[in-house]
Amino acid sequence: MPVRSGDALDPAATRRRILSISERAFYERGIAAVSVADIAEAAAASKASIYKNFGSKEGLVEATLADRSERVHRWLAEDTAHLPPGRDRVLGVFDLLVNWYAEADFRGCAMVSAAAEERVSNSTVTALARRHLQAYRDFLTTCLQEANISNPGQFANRLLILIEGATIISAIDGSTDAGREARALADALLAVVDHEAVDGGHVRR
Amino acid sequence: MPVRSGDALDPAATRRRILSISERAFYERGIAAVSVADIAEAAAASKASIYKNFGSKEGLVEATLADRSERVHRWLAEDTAHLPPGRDRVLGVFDLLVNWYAEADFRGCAMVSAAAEERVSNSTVTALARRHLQAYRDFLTTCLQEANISNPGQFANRLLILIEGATIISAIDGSTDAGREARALADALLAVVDHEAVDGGHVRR
DNA sequence: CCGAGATAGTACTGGTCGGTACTATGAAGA
DNA sequence: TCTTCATAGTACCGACCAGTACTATCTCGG
Repeated sequence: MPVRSGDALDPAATRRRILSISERAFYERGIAAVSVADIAEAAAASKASIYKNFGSKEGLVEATLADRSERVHRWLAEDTAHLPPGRDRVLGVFDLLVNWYAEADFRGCAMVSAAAEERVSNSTVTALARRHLQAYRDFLTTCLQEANISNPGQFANRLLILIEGATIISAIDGSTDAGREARALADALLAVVDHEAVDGGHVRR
Repeated sequence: MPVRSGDALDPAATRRRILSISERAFYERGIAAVSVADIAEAAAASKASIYKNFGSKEGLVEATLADRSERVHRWLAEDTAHLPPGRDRVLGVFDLLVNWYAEADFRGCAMVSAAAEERVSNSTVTALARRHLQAYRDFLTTCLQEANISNPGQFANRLLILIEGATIISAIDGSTDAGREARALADALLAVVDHEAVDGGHVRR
Protein backbone atom coordinates (compact mmCIF):
# COMPACT_ATOMS: atom_id res chain seq x y z
CA MET A 1 0.00 0.00 0.00
CA PRO A 2 1.34 3.39 -0.92
CA VAL A 3 0.02 5.33 2.07
CA ARG A 4 -2.07 3.49 4.61
CA SER A 5 -5.50 4.96 5.03
CA GLY A 6 -5.90 6.87 8.26
CA ASP A 7 -2.14 7.24 8.75
CA ALA A 8 -1.11 10.75 9.60
CA LEU A 9 1.44 11.97 7.07
CA ASP A 10 4.42 12.70 9.29
CA PRO A 11 7.81 12.81 7.57
CA ALA A 12 9.65 13.32 10.85
CA ALA A 13 8.08 10.18 12.27
CA THR A 14 9.09 8.18 9.20
CA ARG A 15 12.65 9.34 9.64
CA ARG A 16 12.63 8.40 13.32
CA ARG A 17 11.13 5.00 12.54
CA ILE A 18 13.87 4.25 10.01
CA LEU A 19 16.56 5.43 12.41
CA SER A 20 15.18 3.34 15.24
CA ILE A 21 15.14 0.17 13.16
CA SER A 22 18.53 0.75 11.57
CA GLU A 23 20.06 1.45 14.95
CA ARG A 24 19.01 -1.91 16.26
CA ALA A 25 19.83 -3.78 13.04
CA PHE A 26 23.28 -2.29 12.54
CA TYR A 27 24.11 -2.84 16.21
CA GLU A 28 22.97 -6.43 16.41
CA ARG A 29 24.09 -7.73 13.03
CA GLY A 30 26.79 -5.34 11.86
CA ILE A 31 26.73 -2.63 9.22
CA ALA A 32 27.87 -4.66 6.24
CA ALA A 33 25.53 -7.51 7.12
CA VAL A 34 22.38 -5.38 6.97
CA SER A 35 21.05 -4.26 3.60
CA VAL A 36 18.98 -1.17 2.92
CA ALA A 37 16.15 -3.44 1.81
CA ASP A 38 16.29 -5.24 5.17
CA ILE A 39 15.85 -1.97 7.03
CA ALA A 40 13.07 -0.82 4.73
CA GLU A 41 11.13 -4.01 5.31
CA ALA A 42 11.62 -4.03 9.08
CA ALA A 43 10.67 -0.36 9.33
CA ALA A 44 7.65 -0.82 7.04
CA ALA A 45 9.15 1.93 4.93
CA SER A 46 10.18 2.07 1.29
CA LYS A 47 13.73 2.25 0.03
CA ALA A 48 12.73 5.53 -1.57
CA SER A 49 12.00 6.98 1.85
CA ILE A 50 15.37 5.89 3.11
CA TYR A 51 17.23 7.41 0.19
CA LYS A 52 15.11 10.54 0.38
CA ASN A 53 15.96 11.04 4.05
CA PHE A 54 19.56 9.90 4.16
CA GLY A 55 20.90 10.02 0.61
CA SER A 56 22.82 6.75 0.75
CA LYS A 57 23.50 3.79 2.98
CA GLU A 58 26.57 5.60 4.23
CA GLY A 59 24.42 8.60 5.12
CA LEU A 60 22.03 6.35 6.99
CA VAL A 61 24.90 4.74 8.86
CA GLU A 62 26.31 8.10 9.87
CA ALA A 63 22.95 9.45 10.99
CA THR A 64 22.29 6.26 12.92
CA LEU A 65 25.62 6.38 14.72
CA ALA A 66 25.37 10.09 15.50
CA ASP A 67 21.92 9.53 16.91
CA ARG A 68 23.03 6.61 19.01
CA SER A 69 26.10 8.39 20.35
CA GLU A 70 23.98 11.28 21.49
CA ARG A 71 21.47 8.92 23.06
CA VAL A 72 24.19 7.04 24.97
CA HIS A 73 25.66 10.17 26.47
CA ARG A 74 22.26 11.55 27.35
CA TRP A 75 21.54 8.25 29.07
CA LEU A 76 24.77 8.37 31.07
CA ALA A 77 24.22 11.99 32.11
CA GLU A 78 20.58 11.58 33.04
CA ASP A 79 20.93 8.27 34.84
CA THR A 80 23.79 9.52 37.03
CA ALA A 81 22.29 12.95 37.72
CA HIS A 82 20.67 11.75 40.94
CA LEU A 83 24.06 10.78 42.39
CA PRO A 84 26.19 13.25 44.33
CA PRO A 85 28.64 14.88 41.93
CA GLY A 86 32.23 13.71 41.94
CA ARG A 87 33.41 10.26 42.84
CA ASP A 88 29.97 8.69 43.31
CA ARG A 89 28.87 9.88 39.92
CA VAL A 90 31.93 8.44 38.23
CA LEU A 91 31.31 5.08 39.86
CA GLY A 92 27.67 5.40 38.85
CA VAL A 93 28.80 5.42 35.24
CA PHE A 94 30.56 2.11 35.76
CA ASP A 95 27.47 0.69 37.46
CA LEU A 96 25.33 1.67 34.49
CA LEU A 97 27.81 0.08 32.12
CA VAL A 98 27.93 -3.19 34.04
CA ASN A 99 24.14 -3.40 33.89
CA TRP A 100 24.34 -2.75 30.17
CA TYR A 101 26.89 -5.54 29.70
CA ALA A 102 24.42 -7.92 31.34
CA GLU A 103 21.68 -7.25 28.81
CA ALA A 104 20.99 -10.10 26.41
CA ASP A 105 21.44 -7.98 23.28
CA PHE A 106 24.65 -6.29 24.41
CA ARG A 107 27.16 -6.32 21.55
CA GLY A 108 29.83 -3.87 22.73
CA CYS A 109 30.11 -0.19 21.91
CA ALA A 110 28.34 0.49 18.61
CA MET A 111 30.67 3.35 17.69
CA VAL A 112 33.78 1.29 18.31
CA SER A 113 32.37 -1.69 16.43
CA ALA A 114 31.48 0.49 13.47
CA ALA A 115 34.94 2.00 13.42
CA ALA A 116 36.45 -1.47 13.65
CA GLU A 117 34.34 -2.59 10.71
CA GLU A 118 35.29 0.39 8.52
CA ARG A 119 38.97 0.26 9.35
CA VAL A 120 39.62 3.47 7.44
CA SER A 121 41.04 6.01 9.85
CA ASN A 122 39.95 9.08 7.90
CA SER A 123 36.34 8.01 7.41
CA THR A 124 33.35 9.88 8.76
CA VAL A 125 32.43 6.86 10.83
CA THR A 126 35.79 6.87 12.55
CA ALA A 127 35.43 10.60 13.16
CA LEU A 128 32.09 9.91 14.82
CA ALA A 129 33.70 7.27 17.02
CA ARG A 130 36.40 9.79 17.92
CA ARG A 131 33.76 12.32 18.91
CA HIS A 132 32.02 9.63 20.94
CA LEU A 133 35.20 9.00 22.91
CA GLN A 134 35.73 12.72 23.40
CA ALA A 135 32.21 13.11 24.80
CA TYR A 136 33.10 10.43 27.34
CA ARG A 137 36.23 12.34 28.27
CA ASP A 138 34.36 15.61 28.63
CA PHE A 139 31.74 14.08 30.89
CA LEU A 140 34.29 12.28 33.06
CA THR A 141 36.47 15.36 33.28
CA THR A 142 33.54 17.38 34.59
CA CYS A 143 32.77 14.69 37.16
CA LEU A 144 36.38 14.65 38.33
CA GLN A 145 36.59 18.41 38.55
CA GLU A 146 33.56 18.32 40.81
CA ALA A 147 35.43 15.85 42.98
CA ASN A 148 38.33 18.30 43.20
CA ILE A 149 40.70 15.76 41.79
CA SER A 150 43.92 17.12 40.38
CA ASN A 151 44.67 16.56 36.71
CA PRO A 152 41.08 15.61 35.82
CA GLY A 153 41.81 15.44 32.10
CA GLN A 154 44.48 12.82 32.50
CA PHE A 155 42.35 10.90 34.96
CA ALA A 156 39.44 10.98 32.53
CA ASN A 157 41.67 9.54 29.81
CA ARG A 158 42.60 6.67 32.10
CA LEU A 159 39.01 6.00 33.08
CA LEU A 160 38.07 5.92 29.41
CA ILE A 161 40.70 3.24 28.82
CA LEU A 162 39.03 1.20 31.56
CA ILE A 163 35.59 1.76 30.09
CA GLU A 164 36.42 0.83 26.53
CA GLY A 165 38.60 -2.08 27.59
CA ALA A 166 35.88 -3.47 29.83
CA THR A 167 33.27 -2.95 27.14
CA ILE A 168 35.10 -4.85 24.44
CA ILE A 169 36.24 -7.64 26.75
CA SER A 170 32.75 -8.09 28.20
CA ALA A 171 31.34 -8.27 24.69
CA ILE A 172 33.80 -10.93 23.58
CA ASP A 173 33.69 -12.95 26.79
CA GLY A 174 29.94 -12.66 27.11
CA SER A 175 30.40 -11.83 30.77
CA THR A 176 30.22 -8.81 33.03
CA ASP A 177 33.44 -9.78 34.81
CA ALA A 178 35.59 -7.23 33.02
CA GLY A 179 33.06 -4.52 33.80
CA ARG A 180 33.14 -5.32 37.49
CA GLU A 181 36.92 -5.43 37.50
CA ALA A 182 37.05 -2.06 35.79
CA ARG A 183 34.64 -0.65 38.34
CA ALA A 184 36.76 -1.96 41.20
CA LEU A 185 39.91 -0.56 39.63
CA ALA A 186 38.31 2.83 39.12
CA ASP A 187 37.16 2.74 42.73
CA ALA A 188 40.68 2.03 43.92
CA LEU A 189 42.17 4.77 41.77
CA LEU A 190 39.63 7.29 42.99
CA ALA A 191 40.34 6.32 46.59
CA VAL A 192 44.07 6.86 46.13
CA VAL A 193 43.63 10.22 44.45
CA ASP A 194 40.99 11.30 46.95
CA HIS A 195 43.45 10.52 49.71
CA GLU A 196 46.19 12.46 48.01
CA ALA A 197 43.84 15.36 47.46
CA VAL A 198 43.20 15.46 51.21
CA ASP A 199 46.92 15.25 51.91
CA GLY A 200 47.65 17.82 49.26
CA GLY A 201 49.79 15.27 47.44
CA HIS A 202 50.26 14.80 43.72
CA VAL A 203 48.96 12.21 41.35
CA ARG A 204 51.37 9.33 41.16
CA ARG A 205 53.23 9.15 37.91
CA MET B 1 50.24 -19.75 -16.38
CA PRO B 2 49.23 -22.97 -14.67
CA VAL B 3 52.51 -23.78 -12.97
CA ARG B 4 55.43 -21.48 -13.57
CA SER B 5 58.39 -23.25 -15.07
CA GLY B 6 61.19 -23.76 -12.60
CA ASP B 7 58.97 -23.26 -9.59
CA ALA B 8 59.36 -25.91 -6.97
CA LEU B 9 56.00 -27.51 -6.27
CA ASP B 10 55.54 -26.71 -2.60
CA PRO B 11 51.98 -26.93 -1.28
CA ALA B 12 52.99 -25.75 2.18
CA ALA B 13 54.58 -22.64 0.71
CA THR B 14 51.42 -21.88 -1.26
CA ARG B 15 49.38 -22.14 1.91
CA ARG B 16 51.75 -19.84 3.77
CA ARG B 17 51.70 -17.33 0.91
CA ILE B 18 47.91 -17.18 0.94
CA LEU B 19 47.83 -16.84 4.72
CA SER B 20 50.38 -14.06 4.69
CA ILE B 21 48.49 -12.04 2.12
CA SER B 22 45.09 -12.60 3.69
CA GLU B 23 46.41 -11.65 7.08
CA ARG B 24 47.50 -8.26 5.83
CA ALA B 25 44.43 -7.71 3.68
CA PHE B 26 41.88 -8.68 6.33
CA TYR B 27 43.69 -6.58 8.91
CA GLU B 28 44.04 -3.46 6.83
CA ARG B 29 40.71 -3.45 5.01
CA GLY B 30 38.39 -5.62 7.08
CA ILE B 31 37.10 -9.10 6.50
CA ALA B 32 33.89 -8.26 4.63
CA ALA B 33 35.70 -5.73 2.44
CA VAL B 34 38.18 -8.26 1.05
CA SER B 35 37.02 -10.83 -1.48
CA VAL B 36 38.53 -14.22 -2.07
CA ALA B 37 39.40 -13.09 -5.59
CA ASP B 38 41.31 -10.12 -4.13
CA ILE B 39 43.42 -12.42 -2.01
CA ALA B 40 44.01 -14.84 -4.86
CA GLU B 41 45.26 -12.08 -7.10
CA ALA B 42 47.48 -10.48 -4.45
CA ALA B 43 48.94 -13.85 -3.49
CA ALA B 44 49.44 -14.85 -7.15
CA ALA B 45 47.38 -17.90 -6.32
CA SER B 46 44.19 -19.28 -7.78
CA LYS B 47 40.85 -19.33 -6.05
CA ALA B 48 40.99 -23.11 -6.42
CA SER B 49 44.11 -23.19 -4.25
CA ILE B 50 42.39 -21.13 -1.59
CA TYR B 51 39.31 -23.34 -1.50
CA LYS B 52 41.48 -26.46 -1.58
CA ASN B 53 43.46 -25.29 1.43
CA PHE B 54 40.79 -23.61 3.50
CA GLY B 55 37.43 -24.90 2.26
CA SER B 56 35.62 -21.59 2.38
CA LYS B 57 36.17 -17.91 3.03
CA GLU B 58 35.16 -18.53 6.62
CA GLY B 59 37.78 -21.25 6.88
CA LEU B 60 40.39 -18.88 5.50
CA VAL B 61 39.37 -16.21 7.98
CA GLU B 62 39.61 -18.60 10.89
CA ALA B 63 42.99 -19.94 9.81
CA THR B 64 44.25 -16.40 9.29
CA LEU B 65 43.13 -15.23 12.71
CA ALA B 66 44.45 -18.31 14.50
CA ASP B 67 47.80 -17.83 12.78
CA ARG B 68 47.92 -14.17 13.67
CA SER B 69 46.96 -14.71 17.30
CA GLU B 70 49.73 -17.23 17.71
CA ARG B 71 52.20 -14.87 16.04
CA VAL B 72 51.23 -11.96 18.30
CA HIS B 73 51.72 -13.94 21.48
CA ARG B 74 54.98 -15.40 20.24
CA TRP B 75 56.12 -11.86 19.49
CA LEU B 76 55.19 -10.62 22.97
CA ALA B 77 56.90 -13.54 24.69
CA GLU B 78 60.07 -13.42 22.61
CA ASP B 79 60.50 -9.67 22.65
CA THR B 80 60.15 -9.43 26.42
CA ALA B 81 62.25 -12.50 27.20
CA HIS B 82 65.40 -10.41 27.59
CA LEU B 83 63.80 -8.38 30.40
CA PRO B 84 64.03 -9.46 34.03
CA PRO B 85 60.93 -11.47 34.88
CA GLY B 86 58.20 -9.79 36.87
CA ARG B 87 57.37 -6.12 36.83
CA ASP B 88 59.88 -5.11 34.15
CA ARG B 89 58.55 -7.74 31.79
CA VAL B 90 54.98 -6.59 32.28
CA LEU B 91 55.95 -3.02 31.49
CA GLY B 92 57.92 -4.33 28.53
CA VAL B 93 54.65 -5.61 27.09
CA PHE B 94 53.19 -2.12 27.27
CA ASP B 95 56.32 -0.67 25.65
CA LEU B 96 55.99 -3.11 22.76
CA LEU B 97 52.34 -2.23 22.35
CA VAL B 98 53.00 1.51 22.30
CA ASN B 99 55.58 1.00 19.56
CA TRP B 100 53.02 -1.04 17.67
CA TYR B 101 50.41 1.71 17.99
CA ALA B 102 52.88 4.10 16.37
CA GLU B 103 53.22 2.02 13.22
CA ALA B 104 51.59 3.50 10.14
CA ASP B 105 49.52 0.42 9.38
CA PHE B 106 48.29 -0.10 12.93
CA ARG B 107 44.54 -0.79 12.88
CA GLY B 108 43.87 -2.08 16.38
CA CYS B 109 43.72 -5.68 17.56
CA ALA B 110 42.86 -7.92 14.61
CA MET B 111 41.05 -10.45 16.76
CA VAL B 112 38.91 -7.83 18.44
CA SER B 113 38.12 -6.14 15.14
CA ALA B 114 37.12 -9.43 13.58
CA ALA B 115 34.85 -10.24 16.51
CA ALA B 116 33.34 -6.74 16.29
CA GLU B 117 32.69 -7.27 12.62
CA GLU B 118 31.01 -10.66 13.09
CA ARG B 119 28.91 -9.58 16.04
CA VAL B 120 27.71 -13.13 16.60
CA SER B 121 28.76 -14.20 20.06
CA ASN B 122 28.73 -17.93 19.36
CA SER B 123 30.80 -17.81 16.17
CA THR B 124 34.17 -19.45 15.70
CA VAL B 125 35.71 -16.04 15.14
CA THR B 126 34.49 -14.81 18.51
CA ALA B 127 35.78 -18.00 20.10
CA LEU B 128 39.19 -17.27 18.59
CA ALA B 129 39.08 -13.74 19.99
CA ARG B 130 38.20 -15.19 23.38
CA ARG B 131 41.17 -17.52 23.19
CA HIS B 132 43.35 -14.59 22.20
CA LEU B 133 42.31 -12.69 25.32
CA GLN B 134 42.88 -15.76 27.47
CA ALA B 135 46.40 -16.13 26.08
CA TYR B 136 47.07 -12.55 27.17
CA ARG B 137 45.77 -13.36 30.64
CA ASP B 138 47.92 -16.47 30.91
CA PHE B 139 51.06 -14.65 29.88
CA LEU B 140 50.41 -11.73 32.22
CA THR B 141 49.53 -14.04 35.09
CA THR B 142 52.86 -15.83 34.70
CA CYS B 143 54.71 -12.51 34.69
CA LEU B 144 52.91 -11.40 37.83
CA GLN B 145 53.55 -14.66 39.63
CA GLU B 146 57.24 -14.20 38.92
CA ALA B 147 56.98 -10.77 40.54
CA ASN B 148 55.46 -12.41 43.63
CA ILE B 149 52.38 -10.27 43.33
CA SER B 150 49.36 -11.51 45.21
CA ASN B 151 46.23 -12.34 43.26
CA PRO B 152 48.02 -12.47 39.90
CA GLY B 153 44.95 -13.68 38.04
CA GLN B 154 42.87 -10.69 39.05
CA PHE B 155 45.73 -8.34 38.33
CA ALA B 156 46.16 -9.88 34.90
CA ASN B 157 42.49 -9.31 34.16
CA ARG B 158 42.88 -5.65 35.04
CA LEU B 159 46.01 -5.25 32.94
CA LEU B 160 44.17 -6.82 30.02
CA ILE B 161 41.43 -4.21 30.37
CA LEU B 162 44.13 -1.54 30.10
CA ILE B 163 45.70 -3.22 27.08
CA GLU B 164 42.52 -3.69 25.07
CA GLY B 165 41.19 -0.26 26.04
CA ALA B 166 44.41 1.42 25.03
CA THR B 167 44.55 -0.56 21.79
CA ILE B 168 41.08 0.37 20.62
CA ILE B 169 41.36 4.02 21.68
CA SER B 170 44.75 4.40 20.03
CA ALA B 171 43.36 2.92 16.83
CA ILE B 172 40.39 5.29 16.76
CA ASP B 173 42.31 8.37 17.85
CA GLY B 174 45.27 7.61 15.60
CA SER B 175 47.56 8.41 18.50
CA THR B 176 49.74 6.56 20.99
CA ASP B 177 48.48 8.71 23.87
CA ALA B 178 46.17 6.05 25.26
CA GLY B 179 48.95 3.50 25.11
CA ARG B 180 51.28 5.71 27.10
CA GLU B 181 48.57 6.45 29.64
CA ALA B 182 47.87 2.75 30.03
CA ARG B 183 51.56 2.08 30.54
CA ALA B 184 51.78 4.79 33.20
CA LEU B 185 48.71 3.44 34.93
CA ALA B 186 50.09 -0.10 34.89
CA ASP B 187 53.34 1.22 36.29
CA ALA B 188 51.51 2.95 39.14
CA LEU B 189 49.44 -0.14 39.92
CA LEU B 190 52.52 -2.34 39.95
CA ALA B 191 54.29 0.11 42.26
CA VAL B 192 51.42 0.05 44.74
CA VAL B 193 51.14 -3.72 44.72
CA ASP B 194 54.91 -4.15 44.92
CA HIS B 195 54.91 -1.95 48.00
CA GLU B 196 52.10 -3.93 49.54
CA ALA B 197 53.91 -7.15 48.77
CA VAL B 198 56.93 -5.88 50.72
CA ASP B 199 54.69 -4.81 53.60
CA GLY B 200 52.82 -8.10 53.48
CA GLY B 201 49.60 -6.22 52.78
CA HIS B 202 46.71 -7.16 50.60
CA VAL B 203 45.58 -5.96 47.22
CA ARG B 204 43.26 -3.02 47.61
CA ARG B 205 39.68 -3.84 46.83
C1' DC C 1 -11.55 20.60 -4.43
C1' DC C 2 -7.16 20.73 -6.33
C1' DG C 3 -2.35 20.42 -6.55
C1' DA C 4 1.80 19.23 -4.15
C1' DG C 5 4.20 16.21 -1.60
C1' DA C 6 4.70 11.93 1.17
C1' DT C 7 4.67 7.18 1.03
C1' DA C 8 4.69 1.78 0.37
C1' DG C 9 5.35 -1.41 -2.87
C1' DT C 10 7.39 -3.31 -7.00
C1' DA C 11 10.55 -3.89 -10.55
C1' DC C 12 14.78 -3.17 -12.58
C1' DT C 13 20.01 -2.42 -13.36
C1' DG C 14 24.79 -2.82 -13.04
C1' DG C 15 28.03 -4.64 -10.18
C1' DT C 16 30.19 -7.76 -6.77
C1' DC C 17 30.87 -11.94 -4.37
C1' DG C 18 31.27 -16.82 -2.80
C1' DG C 19 31.83 -20.91 -4.81
C1' DT C 20 32.41 -24.41 -8.74
C1' DA C 21 34.13 -26.29 -12.99
C1' DC C 22 37.39 -26.70 -16.39
C1' DT C 23 41.81 -26.18 -18.83
C1' DA C 24 46.56 -26.16 -19.56
C1' DT C 25 50.72 -26.94 -17.65
C1' DG C 26 54.42 -28.72 -15.13
C1' DA C 27 56.72 -31.07 -10.99
C1' DA C 28 57.47 -35.31 -8.55
C1' DG C 29 57.48 -40.05 -7.51
C1' DA C 30 57.04 -44.96 -8.99
C1' DT D 1 57.93 -43.10 -18.95
C1' DC D 2 53.65 -42.64 -16.90
C1' DT D 3 50.57 -41.44 -13.49
C1' DT D 4 49.26 -38.40 -9.97
C1' DC D 5 48.84 -34.11 -8.09
C1' DA D 6 49.61 -29.11 -7.55
C1' DT D 7 48.76 -25.02 -9.67
C1' DA D 8 47.42 -20.40 -12.19
C1' DG D 9 44.20 -18.71 -15.03
C1' DT D 10 39.63 -18.24 -16.88
C1' DA D 11 34.90 -18.58 -17.16
C1' DC D 12 30.74 -19.16 -15.21
C1' DC D 13 26.51 -19.34 -11.90
C1' DG D 14 23.22 -17.96 -8.55
C1' DA D 15 22.59 -14.81 -5.01
C1' DC D 16 22.65 -10.47 -3.15
C1' DC D 17 23.13 -5.51 -2.96
C1' DA D 18 23.11 -0.26 -3.56
C1' DG D 19 20.72 2.72 -5.96
C1' DT D 20 16.98 4.36 -9.40
C1' DA D 21 12.53 4.62 -11.51
C1' DC D 22 7.82 4.22 -11.50
C1' DT D 23 3.09 3.52 -9.81
C1' DA D 24 -0.76 3.91 -6.99
C1' DT D 25 -2.52 5.94 -3.28
C1' DC D 26 -3.03 8.78 0.49
C1' DT D 27 -2.76 13.44 3.36
C1' DC D 28 -2.71 18.22 3.77
C1' DG D 29 -2.58 23.14 2.81
C1' DG D 30 -4.77 26.61 0.25
